[in-house]
This record gives sequence, structure tokens and C-alpha cells, in this order.
Amino acid sequence: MPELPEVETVVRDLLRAGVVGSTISGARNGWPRTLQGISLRTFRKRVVGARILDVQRRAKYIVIPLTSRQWLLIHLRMTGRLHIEGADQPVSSHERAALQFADGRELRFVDTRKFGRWRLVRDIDTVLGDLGPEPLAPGFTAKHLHKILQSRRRTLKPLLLDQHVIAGLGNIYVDEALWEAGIHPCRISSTLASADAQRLHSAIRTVLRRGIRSMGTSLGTGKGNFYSVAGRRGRNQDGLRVFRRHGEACPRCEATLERLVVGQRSTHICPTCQVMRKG
DNA sequence: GTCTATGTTTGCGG
DNA sequence: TCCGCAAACATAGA
Repeated sequence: MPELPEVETVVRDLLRAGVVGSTISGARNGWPRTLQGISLRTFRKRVVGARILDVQRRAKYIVIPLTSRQWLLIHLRMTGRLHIEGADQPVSSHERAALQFADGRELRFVDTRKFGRWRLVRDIDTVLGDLGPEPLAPGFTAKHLHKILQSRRRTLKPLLLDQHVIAGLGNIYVDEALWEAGIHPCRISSTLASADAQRLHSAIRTVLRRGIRSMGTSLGTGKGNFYSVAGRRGRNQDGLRVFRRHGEACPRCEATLERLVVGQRSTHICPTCQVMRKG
């Protein structure tokens, strides 16, 4: 579901929809736990009258700075979706939270599985402070990645999924990146050579950029799939090389792709391109 | 109808 | 520190 490219797509769509500058006039909350650590009553008191200053992304968080020095942080988790709609449009039965704007539009959060969260904070670091580096940031170099990998002795895939280590990767893009780099997900991070780290670094950036360019990965058509603002589907599913393609031929060597479980996550590899060496 | 798996994150126990 | 497991939930598919 929403990993870095999907969240980036939502952020861009929100900016394109023109939410920046909107004044908040009210709020709804259909599922109390969605508004993490705050009652609707308090939430309303703090946001009504505030204006949206920007929409940004950090890791898989949507970061919305408001006037009055507050931040609204939205995490889509598995099934969260955001929509900008007129107040007169019918409300989904799965709507968990919404902001009403003075111009008659609303920012609506629809989340079937109810894992998504909205947080309203004055100090952004209480939520974002412990996240690892952004893999697409200019300062994130292959050398930097190699250092991270060397500093831990952990199975590679769970390490790459750990948001404290690198921020923004999820199951889909990790599998794609490891295939792209030709590295087995069960390798121990500290055993990767500098050349491995360089290939992995390049692969991570390649698959993330491709995901953003394709406006995200929307597998299937069910309620659990990724849709951006206005219900737009991504098309990165057509660009996936291995994820959920077990049984098909590897695009590089024609071997049959396999599915295995690593760190309790379904994992997709080419057994020929991604061999276990040391570790 | 039943059972299993699911893209995320957090927290617990070993 | 690290890992495995369960939970937070609803739905799709076998």
C-alpha cells in the first residue's frame, strides 16, 4: 500500500487540488482512534480558524503545517485515502476523519481498515524525530548507505523495512530494489561489500523514482488498494519486476521467480539473480 | 459459510 | 540489540 512513492503522489495531488491557504472551519471524526491522542472536541478547538500553510512528505507521513504553529501529521498505514470534496458530496461510510474548509470543500480521510492515524502536534520531532534518512535526499549517498548497513548485523530486508534506519520503503519497493540490485533479502547487512551497497543505493532510488513517476502502485481493484486524491489509480503495478510475480519468468534471466517469507513478510525474488553468498 | 493472507506500525517478551 | 509474534482492523480470495 502506501509507501514513499504513493504518499508522495498523494501530497502532490493535494497541492494540485489547491488546499494550501484553506482556512479550517470544522472537523469530523468517525473513528475515535484515528485522531491519535486527542479528542474531537480538543482537536476542533485547536484547528478551527487555522490555515493550511503547505503539504509536505516525510517518510510515509503527510506533513501539513498550520498557522498557530501546529502540524497535522497523517499516516495512511494500509488503506487510508484522502479526498478533497465539496461539503455537499455524500460521505463514505468508511470516513474516519475530515477537515471542513471555509470555502465549502472538505479534506476527507477514508480508511476501511482503520489503521491510519491523524496526529496534531506542536513539536514535529515527537513523531518524526526518530526516522531514518530520506532515500531520495541529495545527502543520502551510497557511502552513507554502506555505513548504515555495516553498523548493524541484521537480515537485510527487515533492516530496509525499518523506518528508523531508512524512511519510506515498504514491502513492494524493497523487493523491487533488491531484485534490481541482485541481492538476496536474507543477506546479513554487515556483509555487504561497498559495491553491493552502491548497487543497492542506486536500485532503491531507481525504483522509488519510477514509482513516483508512475504515481504509485495500485494492485487489484479492492478496497485495500492504493488510490490517490480523487480516486486516481497509479500505474506502477505495470512496472513491477518481481513483486507478486512468483511463477513468472525473471525479466532479466528468465528463471522462474519465487515467493518466500522473510521476517514474516512475503518476499519475491529471482533465485538466479539473487543468490545468498556470505552471511 | 470458513479459513487464510494482507501492502504498516507498535509494543511485548525472550 | 535483535527477533518473533500479536495486535490494531476489514476485506478478498481460496
